[in-house]
Amino acid sequence: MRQGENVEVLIFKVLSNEVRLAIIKALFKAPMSVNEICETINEEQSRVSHELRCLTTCQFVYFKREGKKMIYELNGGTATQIINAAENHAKLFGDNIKGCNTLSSIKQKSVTLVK
Amino acid sequence: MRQGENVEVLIFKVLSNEVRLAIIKALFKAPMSVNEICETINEEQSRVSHELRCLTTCQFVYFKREGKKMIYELNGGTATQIINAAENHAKLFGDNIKGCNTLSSIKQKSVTLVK
DNA sequence: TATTCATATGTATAAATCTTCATGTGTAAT
DNA sequence: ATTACACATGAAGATTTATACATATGAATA
Repeated sequence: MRQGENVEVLIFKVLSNEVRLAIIKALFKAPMSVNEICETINEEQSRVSHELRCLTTCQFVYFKREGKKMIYELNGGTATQIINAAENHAKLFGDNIKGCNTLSSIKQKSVTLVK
Repeated sequence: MRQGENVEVLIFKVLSNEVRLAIIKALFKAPMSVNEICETINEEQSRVSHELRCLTTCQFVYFKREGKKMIYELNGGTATQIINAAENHAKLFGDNIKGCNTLSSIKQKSVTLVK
Protein backbone atom coordinates (compact mmCIF):
# COMPACT_ATOMS: atom_id res chain seq x y z
CA MET A 1 0.00 0.00 0.00
CA ARG A 2 1.07 3.49 -0.67
CA GLN A 3 1.51 6.20 1.90
CA GLY A 4 -1.53 8.04 3.16
CA GLU A 5 -3.88 5.93 1.15
CA ASN A 6 -7.46 6.45 2.15
CA VAL A 7 -9.84 3.88 3.55
CA GLU A 8 -12.07 3.67 0.52
CA VAL A 9 -9.15 2.93 -1.76
CA LEU A 10 -8.07 0.20 0.59
CA ILE A 11 -11.54 -1.29 0.62
CA PHE A 12 -11.52 -1.47 -3.17
CA LYS A 13 -8.03 -2.92 -3.14
CA VAL A 14 -9.19 -5.70 -0.88
CA LEU A 15 -12.04 -6.51 -3.23
CA SER A 16 -9.96 -6.23 -6.38
CA ASN A 17 -8.51 -9.69 -6.15
CA GLU A 18 -9.93 -12.91 -7.58
CA VAL A 19 -9.23 -15.03 -4.54
CA ARG A 20 -10.46 -12.58 -1.94
CA LEU A 21 -13.63 -11.93 -3.92
CA ALA A 22 -14.17 -15.66 -4.38
CA ILE A 23 -13.83 -16.19 -0.63
CA ILE A 24 -16.41 -13.51 0.09
CA LYS A 25 -18.80 -15.01 -2.43
CA ALA A 26 -18.31 -18.46 -0.98
CA LEU A 27 -19.17 -17.08 2.44
CA PHE A 28 -22.35 -15.52 1.05
CA LYS A 29 -23.81 -19.01 1.15
CA ALA A 30 -22.69 -20.08 4.58
CA PRO A 31 -19.93 -19.82 7.18
CA MET A 32 -17.09 -22.23 6.46
CA SER A 33 -13.83 -23.57 7.73
CA VAL A 34 -10.60 -22.79 5.91
CA ASN A 35 -10.50 -26.21 4.29
CA GLU A 36 -14.07 -25.87 3.12
CA ILE A 37 -13.22 -22.53 1.56
CA CYS A 38 -10.19 -24.08 -0.13
CA GLU A 39 -12.34 -26.80 -1.65
CA THR A 40 -15.11 -24.43 -2.64
CA ILE A 41 -12.89 -22.01 -4.50
CA ASN A 42 -10.19 -24.52 -5.43
CA GLU A 43 -7.23 -22.71 -3.92
CA GLU A 44 -4.30 -23.72 -1.79
CA GLN A 45 -4.54 -23.45 2.00
CA SER A 46 -1.76 -21.00 2.68
CA ARG A 47 -3.00 -18.74 -0.04
CA VAL A 48 -6.49 -18.78 1.43
CA SER A 49 -5.18 -18.14 4.94
CA HIS A 50 -3.22 -15.14 3.75
CA GLU A 51 -6.25 -13.66 2.08
CA LEU A 52 -8.47 -14.44 5.04
CA ARG A 53 -6.17 -12.41 7.22
CA CYS A 54 -6.57 -9.50 4.88
CA LEU A 55 -10.33 -9.92 4.91
CA THR A 56 -10.58 -10.12 8.68
CA THR A 57 -8.36 -7.09 9.17
CA CYS A 58 -10.59 -5.11 6.88
CA GLN A 59 -13.62 -6.44 8.70
CA PHE A 60 -15.28 -8.14 5.79
CA VAL A 61 -15.22 -11.41 7.69
CA TYR A 62 -14.70 -12.57 11.22
CA PHE A 63 -13.95 -15.98 12.64
CA LYS A 64 -14.43 -18.17 15.64
CA ARG A 65 -12.64 -21.30 16.67
CA GLU A 66 -14.47 -24.60 16.73
CA GLY A 67 -12.16 -27.30 17.99
CA LYS A 68 -9.31 -27.51 15.54
CA LYS A 69 -11.18 -25.59 12.88
CA MET A 70 -11.59 -21.91 12.33
CA ILE A 71 -15.01 -20.96 11.06
CA TYR A 72 -15.08 -17.86 8.92
CA GLU A 73 -18.23 -15.87 8.43
CA LEU A 74 -19.23 -12.70 6.64
CA ASN A 75 -19.42 -9.64 8.82
CA GLY A 76 -22.67 -7.85 8.08
CA GLY A 77 -24.03 -6.91 4.70
CA THR A 78 -21.67 -4.21 3.53
CA ALA A 79 -19.65 -6.55 1.32
CA THR A 80 -22.85 -7.64 -0.36
CA GLN A 81 -23.89 -4.06 -0.97
CA ILE A 82 -20.60 -3.11 -2.55
CA ILE A 83 -20.45 -6.22 -4.72
CA ASN A 84 -24.05 -5.84 -5.84
CA ALA A 85 -23.37 -2.28 -6.90
CA ALA A 86 -20.33 -3.45 -8.86
CA GLU A 87 -22.37 -6.21 -10.48
CA ASN A 88 -24.82 -3.59 -11.59
CA HIS A 89 -22.07 -1.70 -13.38
CA ALA A 90 -20.76 -4.96 -14.83
CA LYS A 91 -24.19 -5.82 -16.15
CA LEU A 92 -24.47 -2.51 -17.95
CA PHE A 93 -20.94 -2.16 -19.27
CA GLY A 94 -19.23 -5.48 -18.76
CA ASP A 95 -18.73 -6.31 -22.41
CA ASN A 96 -16.51 -3.30 -22.96
CA ILE A 97 -14.56 -3.81 -19.80
CA LYS A 98 -13.78 -7.41 -20.68
CA GLY A 99 -11.57 -6.30 -23.55
CA CYS A 100 -9.03 -4.78 -21.17
CA ASN A 101 -5.58 -6.27 -21.00
CA THR A 102 -3.83 -4.03 -18.56
CA LEU A 103 -5.03 -1.42 -16.18
CA SER A 104 -2.91 1.69 -16.58
CA SER A 105 -2.42 1.15 -20.28
CA ILE A 106 -5.72 -0.27 -21.38
CA LYS A 107 -6.02 -0.42 -25.12
CA GLN A 108 -8.84 1.89 -26.01
CA LYS A 109 -10.95 0.97 -29.01
CA SER A 110 -13.95 3.18 -29.57
CA VAL A 111 -15.50 2.25 -26.29
CA THR A 112 -16.44 5.76 -25.34
CA LEU A 113 -20.05 6.76 -25.08
CA VAL A 114 -21.08 10.12 -26.39
CA LYS A 115 -24.42 11.56 -25.45
CA MET B 1 -3.91 -7.51 -14.88
CA ARG B 2 -3.81 -11.21 -14.52
CA GLN B 3 -5.15 -13.69 -17.00
CA GLY B 4 -8.84 -14.50 -17.01
CA GLU B 5 -9.61 -11.92 -14.42
CA ASN B 6 -13.30 -11.29 -14.11
CA VAL B 7 -15.13 -8.05 -14.74
CA GLU B 8 -15.99 -7.35 -11.14
CA VAL B 9 -12.39 -7.65 -10.05
CA LEU B 10 -11.42 -5.25 -12.79
CA ILE B 11 -14.05 -2.77 -11.68
CA PHE B 12 -12.68 -2.83 -8.15
CA LYS B 13 -9.15 -2.50 -9.47
CA VAL B 14 -10.12 0.62 -11.34
CA LEU B 15 -11.58 2.12 -8.19
CA SER B 16 -8.71 1.05 -5.95
CA ASN B 17 -6.45 3.93 -6.87
CA GLU B 18 -6.24 7.32 -5.22
CA VAL B 19 -6.05 9.31 -8.42
CA ARG B 20 -8.80 7.50 -10.27
CA LEU B 21 -11.11 7.72 -7.28
CA ALA B 22 -10.29 11.42 -6.89
CA ILE B 23 -11.15 12.02 -10.55
CA ILE B 24 -14.49 10.29 -10.17
CA LYS B 25 -15.27 12.29 -7.07
CA ALA B 26 -14.30 15.53 -8.79
CA LEU B 27 -16.68 14.65 -11.62
CA PHE B 28 -19.49 14.05 -9.13
CA LYS B 29 -19.77 17.82 -8.91
CA ALA B 30 -19.64 18.69 -12.59
CA PRO B 31 -18.18 17.75 -15.96
CA MET B 32 -14.67 19.15 -16.39
CA SER B 33 -11.80 19.51 -18.80
CA VAL B 34 -8.56 17.66 -18.17
CA ASN B 35 -6.86 20.79 -16.88
CA GLU B 36 -9.72 21.51 -14.54
CA ILE B 37 -9.44 17.98 -13.17
CA CYS B 38 -5.69 18.43 -12.72
CA GLU B 39 -6.25 21.59 -10.72
CA THR B 40 -9.08 20.13 -8.69
CA ILE B 41 -7.20 17.06 -7.57
CA ASN B 42 -3.71 18.56 -7.80
CA GLU B 43 -2.15 16.03 -10.13
CA GLU B 44 0.00 16.20 -13.20
CA GLN B 45 -1.61 16.23 -16.62
CA SER B 46 -0.12 13.11 -18.11
CA ARG B 47 -0.96 11.20 -15.00
CA VAL B 48 -4.55 12.35 -15.15
CA SER B 49 -4.81 11.54 -18.85
CA HIS B 50 -3.57 8.01 -18.25
CA GLU B 51 -6.13 7.45 -15.55
CA LEU B 52 -8.90 9.02 -17.60
CA ARG B 53 -8.24 6.54 -20.32
CA CYS B 54 -8.65 3.74 -17.83
CA LEU B 55 -11.87 5.29 -16.57
CA THR B 56 -13.33 5.76 -20.05
CA THR B 57 -12.44 2.24 -21.09
CA CYS B 58 -14.23 0.91 -18.08
CA GLN B 59 -17.16 3.19 -18.81
CA PHE B 60 -17.10 5.15 -15.60
CA VAL B 61 -16.71 8.34 -17.58
CA TYR B 62 -17.14 9.51 -21.13
CA PHE B 63 -15.91 12.60 -22.91
CA LYS B 64 -16.71 15.02 -25.69
CA ARG B 65 -14.52 17.50 -27.45
CA GLU B 66 -15.15 21.20 -27.06
CA GLY B 67 -12.67 23.11 -29.16
CA LYS B 68 -9.24 22.26 -27.90
CA LYS B 69 -10.59 20.90 -24.65
CA MET B 70 -11.91 17.50 -23.79
CA ILE B 71 -14.80 17.58 -21.36
CA TYR B 72 -15.06 14.53 -19.14
CA GLU B 73 -18.29 13.54 -17.50
CA LEU B 74 -19.52 10.75 -15.28
CA ASN B 75 -21.38 8.00 -17.08
CA GLY B 76 -24.54 7.24 -15.17
CA GLY B 77 -24.87 6.56 -11.50
CA THR B 78 -23.18 3.22 -11.05
CA ALA B 79 -19.90 4.71 -9.82
CA THR B 80 -21.83 6.63 -7.19
CA GLN B 81 -23.61 3.49 -6.06
CA ILE B 82 -20.43 1.52 -5.67
CA ILE B 83 -18.61 4.31 -3.87
CA ASN B 84 -21.53 4.98 -1.55
CA ALA B 85 -21.63 1.32 -0.59
CA ALA B 86 -17.91 1.40 0.14
CA GLU B 87 -18.31 4.55 2.20
CA ASN B 88 -20.89 2.73 4.22
CA HIS B 89 -18.39 0.01 5.05
CA ALA B 90 -15.74 2.64 5.77
CA LYS B 91 -18.07 4.43 8.15
CA LEU B 92 -18.70 1.26 10.11
CA PHE B 93 -15.20 -0.22 10.14
CA GLY B 94 -12.84 2.45 8.88
CA ASP B 95 -10.90 2.90 12.08
CA ASN B 96 -9.64 -0.66 11.99
CA ILE B 97 -8.84 -0.59 8.32
CA LYS B 98 -6.76 2.56 8.71
CA GLY B 99 -4.17 0.67 10.70
CA CYS B 100 -3.20 -1.42 7.70
CA ASN B 101 0.28 -1.04 6.31
CA THR B 102 0.30 -3.49 3.47
CA LEU B 103 -2.36 -5.48 1.79
CA SER B 104 -1.20 -9.08 1.62
CA SER B 105 0.65 -8.88 4.89
CA ILE B 106 -1.55 -6.66 6.98
CA LYS B 107 -0.48 -6.61 10.59
CA GLN B 108 -3.36 -8.05 12.50
CA LYS B 109 -3.97 -6.70 15.98
CA SER B 110 -7.10 -7.96 17.67
CA VAL B 111 -9.37 -6.43 15.11
CA THR B 112 -11.59 -9.43 14.74
CA LEU B 113 -15.18 -9.30 15.80
CA VAL B 114 -16.61 -12.29 17.56
CA LYS B 115 -20.34 -12.64 17.91
C1' DT C 1 3.68 -36.20 25.60
C1' DA C 2 3.94 -37.57 20.84
C1' DT C 3 1.34 -37.25 16.82
C1' DT C 4 -1.91 -35.59 13.70
C1' DC C 5 -5.01 -32.31 12.01
C1' DA C 6 -6.20 -27.59 10.85
C1' DT C 7 -4.56 -23.38 10.13
C1' DA C 8 -1.23 -19.38 10.29
C1' DT C 9 2.98 -17.06 9.21
C1' DG C 10 7.56 -15.63 7.12
C1' DT C 11 9.89 -14.95 3.20
C1' DA C 12 11.57 -14.76 -1.44
C1' DT C 13 10.61 -14.48 -6.22
C1' DA C 14 7.55 -13.35 -9.86
C1' DA C 15 4.23 -10.43 -11.70
C1' DA C 16 1.42 -6.36 -11.95
C1' DT C 17 0.82 -1.55 -11.35
C1' DC C 18 2.31 3.14 -10.69
C1' DT C 19 4.65 7.14 -11.98
C1' DT C 20 7.29 10.19 -14.59
C1' DC C 21 9.43 12.03 -18.58
C1' DA C 22 9.73 12.73 -23.25
C1' DT C 23 7.23 13.23 -27.14
C1' DG C 24 3.18 12.86 -30.33
C1' DT C 25 -1.44 14.53 -32.03
C1' DG C 26 -5.31 17.49 -32.95
C1' DT C 27 -7.43 22.13 -32.80
C1' DA C 28 -7.44 26.98 -33.16
C1' DA C 29 -5.38 31.33 -33.82
C1' DT C 30 -1.84 34.19 -35.87
C1' DA D 1 1.95 27.22 -42.42
C1' DT D 2 3.60 28.18 -38.13
C1' DT D 3 2.87 28.48 -33.37
C1' DA D 4 0.59 27.74 -29.07
C1' DC D 5 -2.57 25.31 -26.38
C1' DA D 6 -4.82 21.13 -24.57
C1' DC D 7 -4.40 16.65 -24.25
C1' DA D 8 -2.79 11.70 -25.31
C1' DT D 9 0.61 8.18 -25.60
C1' DG D 10 4.90 5.18 -25.11
C1' DA D 11 8.07 3.38 -22.45
C1' DA D 12 11.10 2.46 -18.53
C1' DG D 13 12.36 2.39 -13.73
C1' DA D 14 10.36 2.27 -9.15
C1' DT D 15 7.08 0.38 -6.16
C1' DT D 16 3.42 -2.80 -4.76
C1' DT D 17 1.10 -6.97 -4.73
C1' DA D 18 0.62 -11.91 -5.63
C1' DT D 19 2.08 -16.49 -5.12
C1' DA D 20 4.24 -20.52 -3.51
C1' DC D 21 7.04 -22.98 -0.37
C1' DA D 22 8.75 -24.08 3.97
C1' DT D 23 7.79 -24.05 8.49
C1' DA D 24 5.45 -22.74 12.90
C1' DT D 25 1.47 -22.92 16.11
C1' DG D 26 -2.50 -24.54 18.67
C1' DA D 27 -6.03 -28.05 19.60
C1' DA D 28 -7.37 -32.67 20.07
C1' DT D 29 -6.46 -37.40 20.47
C1' DA D 30 -3.89 -41.59 21.16
